[in-house]
Amino acid sequence: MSRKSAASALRDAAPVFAALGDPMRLSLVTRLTETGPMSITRLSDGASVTRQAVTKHLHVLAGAGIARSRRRGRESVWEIDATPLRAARRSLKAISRDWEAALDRLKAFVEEG
Amino acid sequence: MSRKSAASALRDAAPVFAALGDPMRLSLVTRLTETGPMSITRLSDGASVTRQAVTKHLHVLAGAGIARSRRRGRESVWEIDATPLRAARRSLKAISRDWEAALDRLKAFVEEG
DNA sequence: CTATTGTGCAACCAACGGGTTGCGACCACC
DNA sequence: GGTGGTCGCAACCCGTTGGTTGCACAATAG
Repeated sequence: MSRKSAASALRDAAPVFAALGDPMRLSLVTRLTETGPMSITRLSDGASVTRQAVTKHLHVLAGAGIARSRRRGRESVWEIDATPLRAARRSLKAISRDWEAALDRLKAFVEEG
Repeated sequence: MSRKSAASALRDAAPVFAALGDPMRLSLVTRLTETGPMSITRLSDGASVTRQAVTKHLHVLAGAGIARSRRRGRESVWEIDATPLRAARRSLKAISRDWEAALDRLKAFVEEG
């Protein structure tokens, strides 16, 4: 199944939005996107919280499919998977489109009065 | 100030993502976008939770700038403001773009080895 | 082999979030 | 003016979450 209904796509988007909703996670995502794959301690160096907190956030991102890790030696390198982000972006686009359509219908209804 | 830095735009996007992160709120947004402005009780009729819960969710959406209410008689009518959604969509686009760029840099680095 | 570095796991804590109930106020309609 | 519908506010409950600390364990460095 390569195509989904708009409703199910939106249901899938909710966890992605929830994952991006935390400022710390959002900053992790931006650092990973701008600088590329990084280890946990490297990511925690700049952060204001513990390494463990960063680890938890990374797992939340992984749960939403936004990030994944791969073990290299003794460190685990994390990188971004942009696929769910693109899907979320499509959902936002669909919402905006529907809203414009609803506005048009409303306008027509008022004018025909 | 019509233009913002990418960083500050992303900071502003976090509350929007957080607001969209809840399935119930996301369904409220879709119902409002598809059907147009609606009162609270009308919105709660389809929902599986109390009117108060719906009210709370609506206020969360309002806090993120996604929804706003206007009093008409004894009922308060809620509608969507798509502006923050478009901003959030631009943020996602920027993230995807940066990630592609990082991938390109990484590829070049590996190949030049 | 030993020391150090990078992680993972578990327990624990405070705060927040989503939900409910109860009640009082307001507006409309007859 | 009473009655029913619509809402807001406040209190309360409890599960989740973001964060910390402590410790054990694997992998590199010396």
